[in-house]
Amino acid sequence: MQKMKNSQLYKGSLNTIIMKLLEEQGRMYGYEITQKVKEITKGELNITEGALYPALHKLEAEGLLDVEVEKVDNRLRKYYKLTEKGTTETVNLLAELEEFIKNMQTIVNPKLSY
Amino acid sequence: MQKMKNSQLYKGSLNTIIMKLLEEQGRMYGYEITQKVKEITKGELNITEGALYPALHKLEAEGLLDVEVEKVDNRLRKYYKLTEKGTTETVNLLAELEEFIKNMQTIVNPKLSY
DNA sequence: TGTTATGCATAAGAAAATTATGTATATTTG
DNA sequence: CAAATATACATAATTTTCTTATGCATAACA
Repeated sequence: MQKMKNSQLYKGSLNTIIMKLLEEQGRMYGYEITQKVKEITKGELNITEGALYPALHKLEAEGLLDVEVEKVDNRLRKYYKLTEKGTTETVNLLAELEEFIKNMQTIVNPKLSY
Repeated sequence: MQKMKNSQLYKGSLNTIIMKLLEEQGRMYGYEITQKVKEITKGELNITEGALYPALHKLEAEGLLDVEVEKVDNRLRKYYKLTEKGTTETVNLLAELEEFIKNMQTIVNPKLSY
């Protein structure tokens, strides 16, 4: 996972991003995820394959994602979707993300209480 | 750096936290930083020494922090403060944090535009 | 007087990412 | 039409960052 301007902050957020997108989109394949993130962040966040594919494999191994392989235009696609367990875990991850953001905002802007 | 509930999201945010606190407080010593963060986040984020001290040493080596050693109550304290270069870098880090939060919120809540 | 708090430090290992490859097909462009 | 780019997956080597586990030392508390 990489950001052109090289912000380290995205470290640790990849799973959350993947799970949230799958929750929203139903199912996606790897390359599609990279493009979607690039689009959403207007090119600011580029997920690298070296980070993405191992992450997808791990989430699958943990039983959080299911895979369906399809051939489109004679090319392979591996569609991922949340399992039931994955859906539950996504709720947790999103709650943690909110807490994280709240805490960071409190640190950065101690005057306001978020 | 650790969060009790084990959120990975804090990975990569330690430097930003350190720099921001130093910008705000003028100067701080290591232990003080861990306590301050614990206080601000109401115990949710506990910075471990194993993460903090190497991070401080690295920031110092990069010329972003200056150190002053003092003895208080017969115990050593190493006070850190931002160098000029460190102050400039802090501006960048905080801008990156804002971008990061904005992007994450867009991913998580695509309906709203933050 | 033993435990907790204060205060620093580092080493071993794990986790997650970057960087660099590799394979293969489809599409675009000069 | 040939070369470059886009699509689509994968993994290995290395680096970065953090956790976990120690270690030393003094002060305060129970």
